[in-house]
Amino acid sequence: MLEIQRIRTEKESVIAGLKKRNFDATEIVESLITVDQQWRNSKTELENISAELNILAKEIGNLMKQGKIEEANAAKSKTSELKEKEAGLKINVDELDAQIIQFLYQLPNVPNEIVPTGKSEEDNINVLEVGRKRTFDFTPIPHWEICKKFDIIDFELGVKITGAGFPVYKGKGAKLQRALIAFFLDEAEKAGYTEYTPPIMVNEASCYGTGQLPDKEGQMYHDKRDNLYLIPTAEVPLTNIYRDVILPSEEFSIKMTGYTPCFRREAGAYGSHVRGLNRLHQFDKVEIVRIEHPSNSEKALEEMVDHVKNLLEKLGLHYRILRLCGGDTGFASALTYDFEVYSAAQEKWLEVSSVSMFNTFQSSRLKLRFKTNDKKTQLCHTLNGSALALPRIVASLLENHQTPQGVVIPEALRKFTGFDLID
RNA sequence: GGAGAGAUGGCAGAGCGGUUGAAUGCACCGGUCUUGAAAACCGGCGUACUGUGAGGUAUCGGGGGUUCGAAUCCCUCUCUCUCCA
Repeated sequence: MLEIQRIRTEKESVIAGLKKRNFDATEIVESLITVDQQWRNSKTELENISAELNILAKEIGNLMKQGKIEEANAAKSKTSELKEKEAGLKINVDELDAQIIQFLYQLPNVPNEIVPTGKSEEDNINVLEVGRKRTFDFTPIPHWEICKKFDIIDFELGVKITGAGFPVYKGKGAKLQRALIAFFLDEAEKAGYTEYTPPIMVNEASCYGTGQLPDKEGQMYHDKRDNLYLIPTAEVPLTNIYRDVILPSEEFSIKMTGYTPCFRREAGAYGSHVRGLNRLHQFDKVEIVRIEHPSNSEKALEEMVDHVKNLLEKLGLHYRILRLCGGDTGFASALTYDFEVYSAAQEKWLEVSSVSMFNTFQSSRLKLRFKTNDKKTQLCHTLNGSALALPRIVASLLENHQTPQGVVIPEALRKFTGFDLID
């Protein structure tokens, strides 16, 4: 969430920045400034009354000690009017407070300077394309047909056990999942990320911390009995490790990675684009998360992008990188790079990774800060990215590495799979 | 699911209605001393909001109540621990 102080002091730049998302923040920002002013006025008044009451209480205490009961009683009668006033003001202040939070929750993050203005994916900027589209001397088939042909992923069986979007991986299909997870984790470790295995259910406070609540309430599986949520991404438990933390110095660079299953209700998603592995309710993902000094976050983002590039290259996949435009950038993100792999059989680009920089948008909710050299506290920057999510990578591997003999496993994966061909 | 215990500053741990934002110890930071370090001694040391500032306010798991006054009493919720099933 944006900080109220920032809205007070940089109103114009916030409004201008949000315009890039095609988001007109004028009304909300103006309301915020008005309500915030009222809040501060009431709060000051309230505090003055509290101060008076505190003084009176101390005086009464002293009088009682000295045995001056009558004087003490006289002083007591003075407090009742003040107390009434205090109670009224407190209600007022609480209401204004709640209003401010409600307004702040509605404001998305201000995009970074280099984010292009735009409404939809058509306005995204293609910043890099590596490799070229593979040509086939036979007709390539989509991954869901490959899965059936080699009996490696069974979608119908998943429907029987759970429902649509919960596939069953089998034989070499299951082994491939395990191999990819191990490969991604090993690569992340080589890049200096510390591996975690976090819980895959989280409490409400954690969901608020990373912004899943209140924005994406309906997208998570929720166990109402215990008020726990199934995580939509490892970003949630990993980032929340640092909720309510003040790092002791300016010298830090926290790099975490973790493999978890991810659960998404995907309410509203339907149609042919959700076919096969393209969109699932449960999938596996290795996530990378970083907590950085504000002066280092842009460099960290670059490193994360390089890391994902390296993974895709080792897997021999043809990909492109998009800098998302304002309208396509996620609510909490200031700058996002999407990685897409071309699927020859489906004749379209598939998003396989999304790497984002959040600036202080998450840390302000998380209360994740560091001590500056002059002993002040300042919010950290957070970043995260998929490195990588499995389903679409599996789809890309199956489709792009298919041959009449079977699907060829990339060299880098073979030591994890133990086989080099799916047939 | 049942029974009990508990939640206080970075940690440990006092306080159980009034000069308590909170003893004490440890940790940490600064200083004295020392060739340097250790020890010893002196001083400092939570967070947040608000105010140009002195300061003010809030905060002892969350919320509510009693009281002139609550870390301390009452209610309630949450969480943790121990034992039993």
